[in-house]
Amino acid sequence: MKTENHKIRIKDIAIMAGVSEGTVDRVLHNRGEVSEKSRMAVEKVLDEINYSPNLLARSLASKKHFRFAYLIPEHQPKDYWESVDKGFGVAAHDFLQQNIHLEKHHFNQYDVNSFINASKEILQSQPDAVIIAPIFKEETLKLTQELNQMQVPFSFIDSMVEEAEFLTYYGQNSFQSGYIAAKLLVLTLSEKGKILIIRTKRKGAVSNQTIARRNGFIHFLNEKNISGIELKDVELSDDNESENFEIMGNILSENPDVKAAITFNSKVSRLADYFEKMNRRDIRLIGYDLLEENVKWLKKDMVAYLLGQRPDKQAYFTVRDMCTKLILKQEVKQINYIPIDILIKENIEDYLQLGE
Amino acid sequence: MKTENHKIRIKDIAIMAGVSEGTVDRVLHNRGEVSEKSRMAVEKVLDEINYSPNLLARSLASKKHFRFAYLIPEHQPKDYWESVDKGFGVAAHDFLQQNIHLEKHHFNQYDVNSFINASKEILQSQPDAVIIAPIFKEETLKLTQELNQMQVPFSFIDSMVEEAEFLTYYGQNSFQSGYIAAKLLVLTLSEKGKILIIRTKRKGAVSNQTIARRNGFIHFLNEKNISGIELKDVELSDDNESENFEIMGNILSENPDVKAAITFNSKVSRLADYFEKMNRRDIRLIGYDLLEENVKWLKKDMVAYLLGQRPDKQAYFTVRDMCTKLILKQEVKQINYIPIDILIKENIEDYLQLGE
DNA sequence: ACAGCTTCCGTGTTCGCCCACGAAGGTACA
DNA sequence: TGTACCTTCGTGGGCGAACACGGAAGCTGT
Repeated sequence: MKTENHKIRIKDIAIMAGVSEGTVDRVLHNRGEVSEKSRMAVEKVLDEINYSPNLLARSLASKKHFRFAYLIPEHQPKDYWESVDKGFGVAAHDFLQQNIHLEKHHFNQYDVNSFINASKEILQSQPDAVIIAPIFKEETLKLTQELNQMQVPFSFIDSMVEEAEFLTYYGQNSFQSGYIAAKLLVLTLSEKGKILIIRTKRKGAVSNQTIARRNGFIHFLNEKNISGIELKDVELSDDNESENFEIMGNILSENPDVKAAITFNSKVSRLADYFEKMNRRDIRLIGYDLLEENVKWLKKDMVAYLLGQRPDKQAYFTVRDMCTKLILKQEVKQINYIPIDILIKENIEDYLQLGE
Repeated sequence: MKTENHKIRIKDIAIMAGVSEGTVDRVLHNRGEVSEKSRMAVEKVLDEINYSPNLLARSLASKKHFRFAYLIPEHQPKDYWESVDKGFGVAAHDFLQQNIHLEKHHFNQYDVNSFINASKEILQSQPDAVIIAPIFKEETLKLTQELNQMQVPFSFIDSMVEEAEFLTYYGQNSFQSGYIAAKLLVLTLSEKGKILIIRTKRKGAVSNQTIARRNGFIHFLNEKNISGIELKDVELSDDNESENFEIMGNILSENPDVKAAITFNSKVSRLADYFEKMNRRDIRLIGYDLLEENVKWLKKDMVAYLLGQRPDKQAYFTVRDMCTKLILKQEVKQINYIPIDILIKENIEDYLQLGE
């Protein structure tokens, strides 16, 4: 199919343009010291043929090292941010050969000051690019302004701050996933009844993601004008398990018509645990994020659906796009949503297997 | 975090072991001509450190060209096999720099002889590896026997022939996806009624995939002992649209309690078309494969669910694994199922966007 | 003792690209 | 005319790995 016998090298271009390899190189990277005449000659050849450099040779020869800093919340052993970090780990490994080094910075997501401190660290370390999980909006803006001044490009993951001129954003379409949750839940409820919406009291502010999910959920119900379904909010504490258990017990005895429950954070495993102990397998549960604990309950059929959005991919793709922009100088798509994966007991296994 | 200041090169190993680079190279590729003594010395160093070769340098230097042949059914513009072929296309592009060349061979899936001919072509071309869609079992076995004799490794995609010693298999878990289809359908049917199972008369044999899907579907219903749901088989012709339309019309008027319909091949768009014309949006439709036409109906809410298993990934991963086995000499997993993606109107968009 | 062989191993070249160095040629001014 | 300096551009030495080549030992037989 292909007519090219061999790939065109810099050397070939040099011969065609009647100059030396060095000159072609200078034109390609337009770093001057080339006369108008020979620049034209080289560019003419480049226009005619379709040169694409051998990336292997390039990054082998290039002494240039890129340092990308990334800033995410510090995480407990099995939570959401660990998956994100894992994605960075994979990217670090994959792009190591291309002279990319990732430097991790983290902060406490309940403490603005830790974010500010981490920002300072990053600015001091003078990275070539930065990837930010902008949990704190104002402080993120301060950071990005400094980065702009230093001409350091940056990307967002998880959520975005629209006012800043970011390179890319990868994240969840949280509203949409709430909408889907509602659809799945309503479609599969055979009888009318109550749906519990579980919230967790947290130390810090309520997360944007869970609010958006909740909005999407409510939006579906309003839009479709679903009748006969009543929502009931329940607030649990973050740590007091026995108290929570008691609260849930009371709720269920006061509301015998509870048919389902949803939690917009990633703690659905907790509900599954309570309901199993209470022997209430009839309550349909839907939750978010593929934490090990959640998957366990999905496999046990205590959780009907899990919605996931491969958080590791956010990280990986962001790093990848940073490379294509900085190294290949190609354009990348600015706003990207990771697809919402619908997981049930029957497809979770293969999903987890194919880790890539 | 990392202690290694610089990556270890062959040169470093040579110095540590007190031999020359050439000797290290010979040990690494164990192609002999090394004395026991210096082999031991090198291997001792290799044990202590953790050497991983610079893949860039390797494939840059390597003059070895690999030719992989792949054998799949010839395809019409928008059908299932086109996606598979696209996966090969992407792989061809990605691995070109590693001196991998993909050579396509195809056959008519309704004509055994074309398969036999293509097999001969492949054997003549003496490829370094072969990837086969084993539509015809017996003939595949003949081909693989020859390949075994020639010491040419091979992999299967789409389906597998267990008797052959294949390197990898990537495919769908068709039974499971039928099972899932049943679950989704039954869960979301509020009333009892009939489910139509649509089959298409084809020239050749019935495809293994559709049979397995059907079995999975039936299995769910039996296992869960679902009552009040009745199945009704319908057979349509492959090409006669007007006749099909008439048949469906009759079926629907004879069976007023039809609540849903499923087709185990990828032609659900046809049903959607009929039902829309008949103004029967109430019938819940579920189908397979993300063909453009199917996606269109999903977005229009005429199809409730599409089950997909990224066929392009089968191709891509197979090529990738072939490389890791042949070039990196690392082990690969033999049997791999692409996860079953559950697509609905609300998550299809992001899913298609993130093509990779 | 020497040709002829095998076994073992170091050296040098290559892949395509990057970049430092310095040479060649031109201009300006003492 | 010489020197100082600038622009322009060719050359060569890397990057890390693969592999061909041929040299140095060691062994055999005559």
